Amino acid sequence: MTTPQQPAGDDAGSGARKNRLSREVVLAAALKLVDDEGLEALTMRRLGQALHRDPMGLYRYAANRAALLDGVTELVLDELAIFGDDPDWQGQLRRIAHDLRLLALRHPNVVPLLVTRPLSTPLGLRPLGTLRPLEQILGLLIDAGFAASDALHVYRAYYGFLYGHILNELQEFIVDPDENEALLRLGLHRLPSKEFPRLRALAHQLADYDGATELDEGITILLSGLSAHLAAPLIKSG
Amino acid sequence: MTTPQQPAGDDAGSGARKNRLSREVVLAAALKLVDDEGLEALTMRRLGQALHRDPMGLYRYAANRAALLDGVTELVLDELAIFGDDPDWQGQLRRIAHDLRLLALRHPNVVPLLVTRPLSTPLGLRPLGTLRPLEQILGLLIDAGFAASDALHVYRAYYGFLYGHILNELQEFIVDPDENEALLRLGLHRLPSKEFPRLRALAHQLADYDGATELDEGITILLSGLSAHLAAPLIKSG
DNA sequence: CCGGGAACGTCTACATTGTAGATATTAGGC
DNA sequence: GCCTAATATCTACAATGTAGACGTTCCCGG
Repeated sequence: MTTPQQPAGDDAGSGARKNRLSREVVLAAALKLVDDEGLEALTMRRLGQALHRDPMGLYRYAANRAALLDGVTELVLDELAIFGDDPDWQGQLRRIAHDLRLLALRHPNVVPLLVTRPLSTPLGLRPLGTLRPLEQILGLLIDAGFAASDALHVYRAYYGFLYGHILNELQEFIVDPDENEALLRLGLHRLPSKEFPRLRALAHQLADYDGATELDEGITILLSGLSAHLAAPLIKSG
Repeated sequence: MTTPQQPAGDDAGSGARKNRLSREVVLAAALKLVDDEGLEALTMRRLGQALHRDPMGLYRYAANRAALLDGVTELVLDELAIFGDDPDWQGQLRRIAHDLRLLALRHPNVVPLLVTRPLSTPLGLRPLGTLRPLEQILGLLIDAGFAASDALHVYRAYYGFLYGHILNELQEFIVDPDENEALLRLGLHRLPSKEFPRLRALAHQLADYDGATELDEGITILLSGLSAHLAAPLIKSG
């Protein structure tokens, strides 16, 4: 076997000199960097250093930094599994919502990319991994009996709410739940009480935010509303 | 001549030489720069040049570039008027939604800031202008009879959906509506038809997206769902 | 009128970034 | 062995944010 792949040792520690590089390896390293140290830590030089390679060599696997960012978002979105053939479309949508939420909590630093990267590329030209969820959910809905254009509307409302919720939750997310309330109170205390009476009064409720149930209730509302307004197939159980 | 800079004569070319600078002026110039040329055009040097000032002088009005970005988002959000004393809370929420949508369309390049900047600052420490809508909408809901904590839930669902919709719409937004369909078709044509049959079939519907009614219907669904689930005061007319 | 202090403005300098382009190194075919 | 093409690395450059030193202007109490 003279293939260039040499699984002598993974890049644990400082060894791992010269394994063959690949796009996947590069993107995985980039994602790790972002997860560990934030978006602005992802520079060509830092990434090259993490891979024990010359920074310039990375341009073979991503045309430029923007393409690298796109690659990272695609990689993260690939973690989301969608089963397009589930007849229980409501249950499926609910599960996907929770999965996406967990994914966002696993990679909070990537969320800005998730929501803003698509803004700079017209829909048809996005990385395929980004479009796959759209296609699969459309399939889910159409198979469930929605007209194609209605499926599009449902998808928009659904994903719109989903992304909005994720942004909301990450805004209120603070790492240490003990420190959370203290920090919040501290921060809120700064607000002039004349101008922000209700916000200050809500400090406690703000402190114990439960994203999962908040999301779930939102989805419930949305689904019931959709069913009513779109004359959808009301498959509730079997 | 003794001093190279003489304020006596107006600068040849672009006027407006030496008016006193202020935070508002700086932020307004920054916003204009972002609106005209995009986010990455907003550098200290470019901004200084737009104001005919030394870039370093700007640090008097914004501690650093991040603070400047925060200032821009605050400035944009200030364009949103909320009347906290309207008894028709549903109508008010609907109007705000449309206003925010129009605001986003007026400043598409600022939207990434709108949705990501709060992620880097804990709630209590944000610029006050950013928190004002929250406070006012809470007031609106509480005055309408919601319990404080329910008001918070409603706010979250509402703003979540709203931000999600804006992101959705801006993604599909292409400047020239004639070019729109062409570009879309072109882009979609690139997609492998085996993998993306429904997306490709929906090209036409994607092309004539109507954000306003899409948003309006979403709000309707949300409000009806909320009313049902939260035992809200069902003030429909007067 | 002045003269001193504070606010404001400008210049230079430096570390870091993305990336073009030249150069070195390696692999495979004869 | 050598020749060509791919691949890896180095050097270089323009642009960025921003610290720190230096000038200039303004105001206010004497």
